[in-house]
Amino acid sequence: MGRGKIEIKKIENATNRQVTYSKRRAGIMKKAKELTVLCDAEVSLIMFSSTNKFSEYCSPSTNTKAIFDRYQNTTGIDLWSTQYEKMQNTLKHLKDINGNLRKEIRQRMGEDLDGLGVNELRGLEQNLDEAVKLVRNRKYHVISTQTDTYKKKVKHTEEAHKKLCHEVEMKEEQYGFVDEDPGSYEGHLALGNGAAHMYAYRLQPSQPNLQVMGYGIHDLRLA
Amino acid sequence: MGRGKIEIKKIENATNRQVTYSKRRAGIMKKAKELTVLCDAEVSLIMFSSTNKFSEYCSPSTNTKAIFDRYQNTTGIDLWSTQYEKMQNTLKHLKDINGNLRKEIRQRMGEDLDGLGVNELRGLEQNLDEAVKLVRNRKYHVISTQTDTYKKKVKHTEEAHKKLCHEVEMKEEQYGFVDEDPGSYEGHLALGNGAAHMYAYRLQPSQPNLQVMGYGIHDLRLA
DNA sequence: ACCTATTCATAACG
DNA sequence: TCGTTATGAATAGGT
Repeated sequence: MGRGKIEIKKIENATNRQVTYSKRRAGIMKKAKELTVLCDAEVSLIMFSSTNKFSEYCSPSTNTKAIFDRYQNTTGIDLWSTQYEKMQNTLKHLKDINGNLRKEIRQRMGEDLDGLGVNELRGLEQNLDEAVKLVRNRKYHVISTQTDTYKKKVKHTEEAHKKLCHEVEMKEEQYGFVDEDPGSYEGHLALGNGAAHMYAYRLQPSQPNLQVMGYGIHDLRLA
Repeated sequence: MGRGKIEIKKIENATNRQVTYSKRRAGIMKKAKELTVLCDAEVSLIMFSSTNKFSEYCSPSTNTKAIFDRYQNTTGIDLWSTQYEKMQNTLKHLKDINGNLRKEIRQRMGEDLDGLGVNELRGLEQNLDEAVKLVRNRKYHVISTQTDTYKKKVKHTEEAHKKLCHEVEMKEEQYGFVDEDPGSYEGHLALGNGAAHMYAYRLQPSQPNLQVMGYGIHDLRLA
């Protein structure tokens, strides 16, 4: 469609080739636009000239990335899609594991026991019994450690108190001064005995560890 | 370029639109091929019809993925990493949740308690205590249900036995036949009492539920 | 860039 | 979907 018919083979003259590229690029883009409008199609057209000049057309209703994603879904080809499916599988596997872990936790809380037989229930019971013992021992250990710590604090405070009393006595002897309010130091001793509040536990809610331990707040929708 | 000039706007007649799509698709593909050959260009052309039919052309010297890679390098637009990173994040999140769930289970088994304070330990202890009670109750319930079932079986078997004995007596009276081995029916009764084996539990290993409940076999490398 | 002779693509129809 | 054909569009080559 020009002054003469041309053979479809590479145009050797570089200038000529560039001119033809420009003209035909415009032509094919127009065609792409027309196809988009006339036939309500989605089109992606990407071109690199022999001089590596880049041009593209993409239907206005979409974008190149969307076309690319759709291309992948449709063809199923290429490396990324493989990666993608692999990750999807891993994801699904993790979610499954997650569900199982949650179920185990629920069962360890005494819920969701309907599917278990006698042997399983007995095993779980024994396991929980062991766990209670371990937790209780640990608790006593922590409590006694804390108690020791507070005892030491009390001791230090008492010593400081005595030292202070002694200094005051020295001052009194030195200057003949008499303290009008000897009871004011009692506050220190009361504070030194602070470990007592550790035993004043409030009653826990029905599933206290979910809050106390920081679990139970994970986004359940993800798993 | 046809029997009449047409306006460039969506063809409302669906059949007509499909026909035009087919023809023009062939046309634009031919143009793309010619551009590729004449001008030594690299071209990627992807089309989806309004009926979602997919077609593509790609210069023979390359492939669609390479074109997209080049597209990304040239434009700087990232076609896949958004999706990829999103999935990576989801994966990481799931793994974290997984780790937390596992930790909670370990703590519910009396392990990994070092990070817990007295209040947390006390909460966990109470929770486990409750759980043991629930599991124990459930166990007793299952056992008693099973026992009832076996009792009924025993009853049925005994009745069948009596009936059989009665029939044998009738035959004996009728034909004067004497049974040489009256103890041979005891086997049925022994089987009917089969519920007894339910109580003969073997000792559980230190973490029996991992095997009995089907947990603990998840691929730990994933989480 | 523009022009135009010429070839090509395709709308309408069977 | 396929073939035909009149017609408008695209463009090769020249300026």
